[in-house]
Parts: sequence; C-alpha cells; structure tokens
Amino acid sequence: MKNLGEILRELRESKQLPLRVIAAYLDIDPAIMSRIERGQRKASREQIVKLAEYFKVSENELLVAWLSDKVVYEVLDEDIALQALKVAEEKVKYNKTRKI
Amino acid sequence: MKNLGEILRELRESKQLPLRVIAAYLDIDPAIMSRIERGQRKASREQIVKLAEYFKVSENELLVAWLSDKVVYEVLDEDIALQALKVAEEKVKYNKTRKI
DNA sequence: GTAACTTTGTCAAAAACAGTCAAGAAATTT
DNA sequence: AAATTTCTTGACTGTTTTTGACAAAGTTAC
Repeated sequence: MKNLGEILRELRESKQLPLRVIAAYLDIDPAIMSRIERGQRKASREQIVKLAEYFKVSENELLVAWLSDKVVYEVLDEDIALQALKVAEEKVKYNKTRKI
Repeated sequence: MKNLGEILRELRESKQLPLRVIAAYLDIDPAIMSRIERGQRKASREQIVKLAEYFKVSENELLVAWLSDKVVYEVLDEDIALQALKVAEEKVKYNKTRKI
C-alpha cells in the first residue's frame, strides 16, 4: 500500500535517473518533482498520466495511488475518516447506478 | 444516504425557518446558505459544527455527511473512484495503527 | 574536495474560494 | 391577483491556496 511518492521514487531509482530527467520530461523544476516524491506536493492528473507513460507502467495503478492519496489527505485529521469513506463509497455506488 | 445539503434543508424546513435565520446564525449571506443546501458550495467544518448545535443534531452525523460529500466530489469523475476509495481506506487504517 | 544531485526556503503569478450585493423567479399571504 | 417575503443566480471583490521558478544549503559519490 504505497504512496504515490514512494512509487514514483522507486520507479525512478530503479532506472537510476536523476530528478532532473523526470522533471524535464514533465517540464517542471526538479525541486517540484522532489516534493512530489516526498509527498509534500500534489501532482496533477496530467502529470500522472505522463509519468505512467514514461515509466511504462499501468496508468490506472498510478492514478489509483494518486487519487487515494488525495482522498486520504482530505480526510486524515478526522476521527470519522473511515466512517466518511464508507459513506462516500455508498454515495459513489448510488450515483453510478443513476449515471449522474 | 442523503447529501449534506438535503439534510440541512430538511432540518430547516422541518422548523419552518427561512434561510435568512440560519444564515444570520452562521453570519453569512442567505445566498451562500442557499448554495450550501443545493450542494453548490461547500460548507466549512466550523459551519457544520454550528449547524449541528443549532439544530440539536448529532455533530458526527452532520460531519460524516459533510466529509463524505467532499470525498465524493473529489473522486466523482474518475472511473477508478471506488478502487481509489478502497485503497484510501486501507491507507487510513494503516496510518491509524501507526498514529501518524 | 569537487561535481552532481537533492532538499528547502522564499517569492510571484495564477487559480480557487468565500463572501457580498442586486436583480429576477418562485412561493406565500392577504 | 397584488403585495410581500423568500429563494436563486450572476457578477463582482477580496483573501487564501496552490503552483511553479529560483537560489542557497545540504547530501552523496567519486
């Protein structure tokens, strides 16, 4: 159950690439990429898609890590986090059947 | 499985109160309260707490509706919404055991 | 010890957010 | 059905948050 940042760092290090290269590919400063890997900065959806392509890794896998990180972040300091997530699931399921 | 807005509107109407009164209590313009009830605007956590007190309703109940709405909103246009929510749950559970 | 890499702090621009106000639509009262 | 009240919406404003660049400090590897 790895965070997006951990995943990205492992992918990058497994290829022995410096931040510089990935950052250039995304057209951002290496400093930002550093923060993304350390979970201090959110990546954009587009960046995730590009990274999945770059690393030749399942886009879904990365997107799930990314989205779930965002959700966790939003919910984390609440005692009711788990309760809220369960309710959110129900709501999503419900909306899906109604195709809203 | 009601949205926060629906809950608030029902509470208000059950007491036959105009938006004006609730809005004054929260110290905001009725226009905003209207949008909150229609789900077009997010309420702040503090507003939820005040509303729970005002309506003499469980704070948790309102907060869960509020938080889950926020989560749903964040996740809604993704196909992977449910997947991400499940992963988010795991992450929250994991964090809880480690008290981060 | 120096060169490459990474992390961190600070700044500016852009985007998102919370709120006000006013005008029109809808509902209610008389 | 006119008048009054309530509700909704759009346009606007100020504030906060986010995003990214840049530079300096800290690491790591040679």
